[in-house]
Amino acid sequence: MTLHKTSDMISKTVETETGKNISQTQRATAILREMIMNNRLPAGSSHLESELAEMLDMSRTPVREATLVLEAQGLVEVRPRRGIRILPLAAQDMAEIYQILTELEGLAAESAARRDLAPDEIYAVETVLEEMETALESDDREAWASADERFHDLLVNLSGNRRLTMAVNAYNDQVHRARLLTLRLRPLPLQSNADHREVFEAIKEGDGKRARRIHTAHRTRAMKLITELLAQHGFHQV
Amino acid sequence: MTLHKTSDMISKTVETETGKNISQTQRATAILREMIMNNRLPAGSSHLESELAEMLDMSRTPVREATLVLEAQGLVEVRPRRGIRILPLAAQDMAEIYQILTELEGLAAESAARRDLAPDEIYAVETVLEEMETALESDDREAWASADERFHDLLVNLSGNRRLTMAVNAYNDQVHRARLLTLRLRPLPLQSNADHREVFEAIKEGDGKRARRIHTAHRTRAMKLITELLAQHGFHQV
DNA sequence: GCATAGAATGACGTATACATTAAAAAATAC
DNA sequence: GTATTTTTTAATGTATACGTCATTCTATGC
Repeated sequence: MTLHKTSDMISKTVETETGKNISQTQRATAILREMIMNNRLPAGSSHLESELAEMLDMSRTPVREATLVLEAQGLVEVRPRRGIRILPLAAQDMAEIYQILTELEGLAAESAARRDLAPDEIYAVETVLEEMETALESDDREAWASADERFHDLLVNLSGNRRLTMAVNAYNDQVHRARLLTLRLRPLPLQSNADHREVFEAIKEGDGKRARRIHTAHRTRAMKLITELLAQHGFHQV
Repeated sequence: MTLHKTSDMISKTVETETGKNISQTQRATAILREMIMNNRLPAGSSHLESELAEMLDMSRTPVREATLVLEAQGLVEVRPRRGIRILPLAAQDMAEIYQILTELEGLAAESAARRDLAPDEIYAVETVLEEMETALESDDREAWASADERFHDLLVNLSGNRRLTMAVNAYNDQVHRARLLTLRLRPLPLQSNADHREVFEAIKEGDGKRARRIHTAHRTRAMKLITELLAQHGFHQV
């Protein structure tokens, strides 16, 4: 009896831990964010609360809550009676976000260099760097982009500044669409890999200033490239 | 009959002095933020949705929405069934936020220097600088603090980067309590005024690097002062 | 035709109802 | 007395109801 109940409880606990207990609001937030970032909800489009609610098969309440969160994250704009608008990124927006990102990731690189990195942290970054190189060799741009994102994510994590990590992630989410779009348009990012290696070397050596300098240059170059590509290909908004 | 009751309830609809009708959600957000920043809702305290709803004389719905916004802004933490917790700032939090603020305001100063400032922008900053000096002469710390906030606000606005402005404002809101607290503990901020003048001079001259350098030094000094004061006076959390 | 007023529509903001479920309390076993 | 189970409580998450009001449509006057 007791055994039976105990095992019941355990299975229940496991279920809870696996995260089945997610609220509709959280589900709505996650799904909508995903759809925005992958352009399944196109930039510039507007959607009524009731549309989204029907699509997600829930009532308006959790949808409303989700849109508030996404609005705070800069992904949508809530315009009463005109729908929830997926914010498009114009050149100006890209410039604003990249300036901030460059700055914050520069700080992250410098902070990371000031810390003593744990072996597993170093290993994680090395692994991603290798993945990026492998991906480049086999001309697999999707894999490269995925590894690139993980590199930048690891980097800000190394800063040890939780708020910095969250802020950088939020801004990266905002420019995700633009990166996706230019992935096929740009030349193979050979320079990027070299930059990443160099930044990481500087971090391991504890040379914060150098890590920051290289990273800033890296990001600045990437921004220029992306904005030029978007302009060349007539994407005045993404 | 029902109509009568209904119209009574409707008359509760809020109007601001400007005569503009704002939503209950906006009202809740504004009032709660105000109360958090002024310590009328003390850091570390927890409050149930229903408490806040009763206090604000509205239903739980707009309160819930407000707390989501405030959570996204980093002012509270929503812990289901344990209440909405006003986030306290520990030394570590202050360090994280000030690092980010220093960085972002440094970027703002540099960006501002790169722009051509309009006469009214210059005038506005000059006015605030004078206010700060006047306040110092008459030892009016509250007035000084208020002008100081306006100076930093104007500064990021001069950057021309809207997102940067919003981000800096959000972080400043988070450390507002700590600044208030140390206002009476710290020596008269003579150096601050000199720093401000110097930063602004560099901006007017279009010397971005110098503006950034001075501003960064200014913020770094301020952070050190505040954290030391808090530690000295036994505030391990604010 | 054009402009304006009035009516119709329907999206939103808010209150409320209610099921769920975590936390607290009580009861039971050890 | 402590640990475990059961019961109770009540805070939350979500759906729903509904009044309001921005927007759209229609009708009327010119």
